[in-house]
Amino acid sequence: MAAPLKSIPPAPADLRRDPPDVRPVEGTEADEELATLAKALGHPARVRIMRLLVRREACICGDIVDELPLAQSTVSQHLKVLKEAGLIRGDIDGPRVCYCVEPRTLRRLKALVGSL
Amino acid sequence: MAAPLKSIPPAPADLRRDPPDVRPVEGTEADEELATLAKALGHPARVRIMRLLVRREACICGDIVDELPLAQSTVSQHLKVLKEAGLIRGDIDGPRVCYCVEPRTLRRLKALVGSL
DNA sequence: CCGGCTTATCGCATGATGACGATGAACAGG
DNA sequence: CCTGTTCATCGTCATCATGCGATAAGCCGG
Repeated sequence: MAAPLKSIPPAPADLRRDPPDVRPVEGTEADEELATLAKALGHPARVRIMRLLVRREACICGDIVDELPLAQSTVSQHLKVLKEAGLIRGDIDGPRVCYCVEPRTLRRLKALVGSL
Repeated sequence: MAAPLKSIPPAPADLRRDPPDVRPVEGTEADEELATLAKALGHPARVRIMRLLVRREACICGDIVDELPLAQSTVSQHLKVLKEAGLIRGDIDGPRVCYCVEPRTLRRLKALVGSL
C-alpha cells in the first residue's frame, strides 16, 4: 500500500532506468522463465562470471577468461549461455567485447525466486 | 566455537525454528552451492513441483504426479533431484510419501540469488 | 500371507551439455 | 595490405539429463 506521495522526488539514476516489470511471478510462463534462468545459473563457472560482472571486476571477455581455469572457447560458451538467457549483454568494443549484466533480467530472476 | 552463553532468553517460537545461516553468500563454496540449487530448479517441472509444495496444494507424491503431465517414474526422478539438492524433504507416511519444502534451503537459495 | 496400492529404481533410448583444440571473422596498428 | 589480437564458432568426444515402461520394494487391509 503506497503512501499518498504528493510530489515524487527525482529518482536516483539507478532507479530511473527502466519501467517496473509487470509480468506475473507465477503461472506456466513464469515457471518456464524461472527454469530457464536457473538453468543458465546452474553451473559454477557461470555463477562466477555473473559475480565478476556484478562487481565489475571484469568486463572484457579476455579478463573473464583469465579469471577462470577454463579454455577461452569454453568460457565463450558459458558467456553465450548467459547471454541467451538474457542475464548478460555483450557490447562490441573494437576487437574486444565488453560483457555486463542485464539488470532487468537479474531483477526478474530475484523476483521469481522470491515468489517461491 | 560456541560463545560462553550464560543464559539465553527463551526465543519466540518463530525464531526458534532453526538458527540463522552463517555461511557466506559468496566465494567458491557459495558459487557451487548456488549452481547446484539453480541447476535443481532448472527445469519447469521442478519449478512447478516447488510451487505446489510451497503453497501446499499437494504434498503426497501421487497428488504431484496427478498435477504434472509426466509419468510417475519421471516425476519421481524430479523429486529425487530436488531432494538431493536439499530443496525438499520426503517423509514416509505409511505406503505414501509426503514431500514438503525445506525452508532452510529455500532461504539459502534466496540469499544466494540476492547476493548477485 | 496375499493382493492391491504407492513409490522408487532399473534399463534404455535420445538428446543436451561441457570440455577442448583448431579454425574463422573482425578489428587496430603498422 | 599484412599481422597480431581478440573473440566466436566448429567438430569432436565424454558425460549427463530427460523421458518412458517395466519391475522391485514397502505398507495396509482383508
